[in-house]
Amino acid sequence: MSISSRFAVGVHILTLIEFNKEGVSSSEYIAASVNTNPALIRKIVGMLKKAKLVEVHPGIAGAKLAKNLSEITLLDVYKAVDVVQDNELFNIHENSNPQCLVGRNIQDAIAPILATAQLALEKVLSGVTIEDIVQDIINKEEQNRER
Amino acid sequence: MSISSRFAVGVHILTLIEFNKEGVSSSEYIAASVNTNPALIRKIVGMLKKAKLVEVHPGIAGAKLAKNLSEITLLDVYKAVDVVQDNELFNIHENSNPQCLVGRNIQDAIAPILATAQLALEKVLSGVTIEDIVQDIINKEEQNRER
DNA sequence: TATGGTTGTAATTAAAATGGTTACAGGTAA
DNA sequence: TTACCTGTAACCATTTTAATTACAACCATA
Ligand code: FES
Ligand code: FES
Repeated sequence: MSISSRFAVGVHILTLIEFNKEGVSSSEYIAASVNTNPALIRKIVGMLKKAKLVEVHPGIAGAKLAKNLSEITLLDVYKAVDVVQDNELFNIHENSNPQCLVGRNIQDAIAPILATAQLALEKVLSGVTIEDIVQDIINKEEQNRER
Repeated sequence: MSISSRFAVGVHILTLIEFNKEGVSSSEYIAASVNTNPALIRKIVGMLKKAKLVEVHPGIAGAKLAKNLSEITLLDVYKAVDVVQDNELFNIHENSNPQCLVGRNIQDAIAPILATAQLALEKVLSGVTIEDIVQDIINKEEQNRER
């Protein structure tokens, strides 16, 4: 399996809010851009809000970034949108037979390794900020314009 | 989402074959141990076979390791059992709006980052072999016996 | 205060992935 | 021949996921 697209959409949303910082980023506006349903956007924005990455208020249109661009890492988003619950990226086979030497120990044997692997992944995400993404998009757009 | 339990079961199977190397590791035997269905085991063993990690032959009972214990890494298993197809651990939001500055660039902006993250995860897995797991289980079992 | 527009959220539906199961063809060995 | 095994395809049940609908709560303003 693969990691929920909520993560990509989350990054997406934050980046869009930045580019549209002079305007009003309502759920409808964002939805049109992301090409999906406003309610879905509100759901994800709600998660970002709970993680204190954006500010939104009931009844008032528009979401704003709650932190500086350079202070929001992809790991923040990753955790905010709950791609993995209970921090368990890997599924461990649950019902192994306790009668069996391997069965009763395999879980404890691989768990720390998987945790380490997961941590390595998260560390990479923590090294990239939304600012990097924004800058990257600006660069890409310029390159396209030159052609 | 989280990574298929096939990965854990794969490690499971290889480890069990090692511990049972004097005996015959038929799909039924393994299934009883892993606590699941023989057909499911055959399916996963088939994947391990395709990756040249085990040797099995139609009609002949039992699977054997095709390589030395220390030459089988968890990454080998990870790839063998196809936890991620097309090497895409992350889902990128597909339908973003090309009319939008962010939409038409976001994908290319985050893809390399995600690839890097994925690579970091895989690197950890490549540093652990089945031999490590086997040894770990022996140690754990001894510790339990001491109590 | 009435109105129009917005967020927040619960409930529902639809689609996809996963794990598990059954069934059987084809192979091996005694 | 017989008994047993692997390899697969087909199928089903369950769970997840995304998407959608619907509506209550809220705010700003005329
Ligand atoms: S229960 Fe997994 S090998 Fe015994
Ligand atoms: S922000 Fe994703 S399509 Fe514009």
